[in-house]
Amino acid sequence: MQSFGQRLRSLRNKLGFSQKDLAARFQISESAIGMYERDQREPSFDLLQNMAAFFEVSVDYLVGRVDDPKSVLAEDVRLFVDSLELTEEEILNKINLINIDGRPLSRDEAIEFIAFIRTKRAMEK
Amino acid sequence: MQSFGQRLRSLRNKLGFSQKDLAARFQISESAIGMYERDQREPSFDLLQNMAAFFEVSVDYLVGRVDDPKSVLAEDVRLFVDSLELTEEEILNKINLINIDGRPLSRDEAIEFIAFIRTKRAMEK
DNA sequence: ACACTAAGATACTCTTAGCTT
DNA sequence: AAGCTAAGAGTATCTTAGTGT
Repeated sequence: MQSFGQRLRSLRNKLGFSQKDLAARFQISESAIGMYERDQREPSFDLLQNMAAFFEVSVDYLVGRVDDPKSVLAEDVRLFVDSLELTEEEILNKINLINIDGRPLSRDEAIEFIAFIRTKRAMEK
Repeated sequence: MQSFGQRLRSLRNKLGFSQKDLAARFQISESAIGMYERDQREPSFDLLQNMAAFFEVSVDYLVGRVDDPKSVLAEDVRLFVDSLELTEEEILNKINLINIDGRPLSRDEAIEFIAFIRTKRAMEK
């Protein structure tokens, strides 16, 4: 599991940015960036969130709470999938987030999926 | 969109904890909790992550970056669902994260889900 | 160029104690 | 009891300037 500083440095290098470049982007000194990367300082929540937005990662990833940029917290996933069951309104709001074979899952497909699992389980009894 | 302080207060009240209770849990003063809740102070990243773990929420939610406790970042969800398509090994690793009707989705059910959607789409053509 | 270090000034955070409701 | 406020001590952070690679 990496630290905030390691994550920041890695994300910065991935963009080919110098500490100076990043400092200019966030309107702070180069030294501050270096301090963050060596885990000698921690930025404000506001700057933390700006960084997450800039690098397009979650704050959980940025602070080193999850290891893989492509992984998500188990709790988050559970809550998301649970939310699919609640109301059609909520499904409509979230449905465009899911892809299978690179194609978004439609509203109807999500509803059918849940029905499919429920039917399967009922038959098993 | 709520602030960190508002999130903290709401999560604490949901557990029926007093500021004193929470202070004892995190080994800090009651006053510090109050300061956080009024957005007059920000805790260290370490404490922030401890809080997220204790309340079982993401740091993104705790700092007010996402609005609904049941929602997650679109990017995270997309990446998660995409990962379901790759290999059976990955499915096995992630499958226990999903619940429907409070019951975990089995490995077979996940495979069937993907096949189900693919079959449906193939028939539509 | 780039990154790190030093040092002073500034600003923030923490606790204790007292106050309010 | 519960939460808020004040104030001082302690600590962290920020920038500039200088050093090293």
